[in-house]
Amino acid sequence: MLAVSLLRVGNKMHEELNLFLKDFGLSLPQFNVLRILRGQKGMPANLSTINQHMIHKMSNTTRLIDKLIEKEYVKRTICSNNRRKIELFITPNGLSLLNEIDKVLAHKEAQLVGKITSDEKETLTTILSKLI
Amino acid sequence: MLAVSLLRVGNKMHEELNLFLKDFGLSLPQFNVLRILRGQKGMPANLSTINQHMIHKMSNTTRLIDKLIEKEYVKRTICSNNRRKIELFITPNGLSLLNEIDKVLAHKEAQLVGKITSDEKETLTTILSKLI
DNA sequence: ATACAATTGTTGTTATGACAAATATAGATA
DNA sequence: TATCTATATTTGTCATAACAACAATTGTAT
Repeated sequence: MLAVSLLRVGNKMHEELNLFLKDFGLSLPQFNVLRILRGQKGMPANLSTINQHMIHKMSNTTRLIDKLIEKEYVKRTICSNNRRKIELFITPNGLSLLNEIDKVLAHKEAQLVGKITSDEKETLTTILSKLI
Repeated sequence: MLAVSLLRVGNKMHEELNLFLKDFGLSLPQFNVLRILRGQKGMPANLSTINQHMIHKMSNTTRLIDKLIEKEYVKRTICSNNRRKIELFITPNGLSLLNEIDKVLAHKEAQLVGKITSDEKETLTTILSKLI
C-alpha cells in the first residue's frame, strides 16, 4: 500500500532527523518552529502563523514554544494591537544555533537520501509536492 | 529539503489513516500489529518478530499489545519451548475487524494518493523502496 | 452600552513515544 | 552445581501527541 510506504519512509526520516538534532538539544518540531521564525526575517509570528507552517496541531504549539523560550531561543510578547495575539521572535541565540546546525545538516540530508540518484530526487520532489 | 518533504507527506498519511481507523477504535500502530499477526496465517508471532515488522520500532510493544488484548483482538500465551518467549495470535474477533476495515480501506487509500497518476504511483513506489 | 459570536491562546487529560533499567529464562562454562 | 552471558520481555520515567474544554479579547449587531 502506497500510503503505508510513504508512512514508513516519513517515519524513517523522522527518526534519523530526531537523532541528528538530539546533539543540538532540539526535537524535530522544535527545530521546525525555529526555522519558521527565522524565515520571518525579523517580523514577529503569532501562533496560528506558525501552526499553518507546522506539521502538528495547535494545541501543543504553546507548550512546544514554552520549551524554546526556556532554552532562550525564542522570545514571546503580547501584540499591542490585538491583545489576544502573541508575537514570537527568534533570539540571537536561536539564530546562532540554527547556523551551527546548518553547517552539518546538508551532509545529513545527503546521507538520508543518498541511495537515489539526482534524477530520482527530482522526480520524487515533484510527485511529493502533489501529495501535500 | 527532500527529507522534510518526505516527513510532511508521511505525516499527512499518518494523520489521515489515524482518523480513518478511529472509527474502528484502533490506532495506526495497533492496526499494523493486527495486520502483522494476520500475516502469520495461524503461526504465532513473538514480540521481537513484531518489532521487526513494525513501523515505529519501540519498546512499548508490550503495552500496545495489552490494549489489543483488552479489546480481545489478540491472544497471548507463553511459548512452551522457550518460556522467555510469548506467542501472539490474532483472534477471530480481530480477523473480522480487519475484514471490516479492508472493505473500506482501499477507498481511503485511493483518496489519499488520488492526486497522482498510476504511472506516478509506480515510480513513487520504486523510489520509496530504495529509501527504506 | 450590552449581548453575542468569532478569534486566539492556554490548560487538562489521556495515550503514545523514546530511552533506560529491571526481570526472567536459557544456554554455556568452569 | 554455581555463575556468567545472552536473549526476550516487561516496567518505569519522562517528553510529546491527540483531543477537548476553557478563558480572554475583539468585533459586530442591536
